[in-house]
Amino acid sequence: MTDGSPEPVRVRGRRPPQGDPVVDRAFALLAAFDAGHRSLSLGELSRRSGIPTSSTLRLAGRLMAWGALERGSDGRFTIGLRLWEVASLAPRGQGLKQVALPFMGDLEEVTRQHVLLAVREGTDALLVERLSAHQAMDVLYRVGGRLPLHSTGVGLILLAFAETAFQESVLDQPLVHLPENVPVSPAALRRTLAEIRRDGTATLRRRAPQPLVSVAAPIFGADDRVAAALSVVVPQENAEPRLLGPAVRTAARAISRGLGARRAIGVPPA
Amino acid sequence: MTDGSPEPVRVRGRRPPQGDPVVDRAFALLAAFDAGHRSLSLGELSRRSGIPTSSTLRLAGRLMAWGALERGSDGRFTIGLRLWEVASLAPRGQGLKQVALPFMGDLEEVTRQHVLLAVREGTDALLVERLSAHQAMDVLYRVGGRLPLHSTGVGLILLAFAETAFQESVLDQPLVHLPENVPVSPAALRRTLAEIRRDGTATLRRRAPQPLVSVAAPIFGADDRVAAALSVVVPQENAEPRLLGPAVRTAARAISRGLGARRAIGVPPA
DNA sequence: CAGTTGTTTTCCATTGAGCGGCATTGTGCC
DNA sequence: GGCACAATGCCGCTCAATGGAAAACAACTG
Repeated sequence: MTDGSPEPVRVRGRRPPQGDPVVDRAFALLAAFDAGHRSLSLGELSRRSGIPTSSTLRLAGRLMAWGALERGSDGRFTIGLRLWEVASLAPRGQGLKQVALPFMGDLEEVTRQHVLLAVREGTDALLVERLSAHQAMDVLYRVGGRLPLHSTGVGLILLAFAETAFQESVLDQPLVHLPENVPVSPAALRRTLAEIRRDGTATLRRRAPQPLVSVAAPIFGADDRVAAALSVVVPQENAEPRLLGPAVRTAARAISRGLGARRAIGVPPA
Repeated sequence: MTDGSPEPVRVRGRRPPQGDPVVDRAFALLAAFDAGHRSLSLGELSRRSGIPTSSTLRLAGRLMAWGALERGSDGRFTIGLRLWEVASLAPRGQGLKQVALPFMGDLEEVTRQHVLLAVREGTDALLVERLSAHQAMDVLYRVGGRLPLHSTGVGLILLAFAETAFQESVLDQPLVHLPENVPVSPAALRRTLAEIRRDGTATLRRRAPQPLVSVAAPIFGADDRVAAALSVVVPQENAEPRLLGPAVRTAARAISRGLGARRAIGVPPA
């Protein structure tokens, strides 16, 4: 590649004309990790974050000194436990989980299947906790993983009770159900959401990978707005939505009360 | 307080002669949060991190843009869910928990009390997960919280199987049992640790706040070194260490196998 | 409602901390 | 040994980060 373009002179030591702020870069390093890449070599880290190797090394060193990253004997980086420690103080993460867990346990004992707790983060639902009975069917999602809003029980709850402007922005985009890859009709979804708001429960049936029913209900926070969604996921055959709905709603209310909600659970909107 | 010292001239706009690197400051902001301070105002954040208000605001802004911090309608900062999301990728946190949870569940069902999973972080044990049966006695520690190495079951395991140099550094310090505040004899602790290494189980009795017994066992990682400790905590009266020991060790072995340990659990050190 | 006090936000002149290309060293692999 | 690639060490040049001052805002008080 013979240089034909007016390449900016790369003097040794010349500061790059444009570089993201240090803090952003540091967090870009953290963001380079995901479920499929829980450990990265220096080179991988550099490539995935788009930061030159030498800078990556320097920054990663800082992060290691603090404990945000750890480095194994093989030289590979992983997310550090110290980061996990402070992150466990996130009110919408561990804080929520702490309040919800006992009630989720009750629900698990009754249904003997999966119990999910999720909150909205950006345009996804984020799975905060999952309880799965031993004899439960195959697990679906990972704690800390993201779920689509429009094709999961918890997601539908979070979407139905989100601000109108946000709902519209979601409805404006082309949506498909996964994994069947069936397109979602905006009009149908709109009706579904209205229905969910009306009776405070979302029921979602799904055929693949196996026939299942998810029944979800909203959890209200201290500000009386929807803070999270609770759901049970059971195989289609032994589903009894008539029983599951009230059970999930009851547990969700108990959690709401634990979070300090008042108006929202006391007086249902007329 | 009239200024008597030769104060360095503080010219407006003068860059401070000494300031920690940006990255360290950013993480100092995160470190300002703890179990008793899950939400902080700008002023509190500034005071607790030792960073001037204006710099705190600027940095906090960056952290918020990324999602490491969130700010409520009341203007108070909290740890953000995005941070929790990446932190959930920590192999020694969520990763370990994921493998251990089913086996911990078995143990809980048998003992009907508390089951603890902890790893070593610095000079403390860090509680990665806790399962507590409904009828279990009062809870002790918080997930994400720290436990002393020398006066908890899991702590003793982690200490007994740590590198010798680290053990010595701990033994060199004056130690007391909490909450009784009884000093620990280094010689006695040394004997205890040797015993723990010999039979692969730690048994700790404690009188306050209520009589309880903790039985702990080591969990080995893929590198065949002790990666974590597992324990059950039961009230003194219905304690049957003869049964608990094998149960905990069995579960710990199962988890070790799940983590990829070979030598350590296959051939016990002669 | 003006006065007081405390907190949050904006503004900006200054400078050292962060920058990345390059050179060197380390580590397999054939 | 020879090659390819990953990791680390080095260094002079800048502009991003800096914190005090001041303004804006909020909450009480008499």
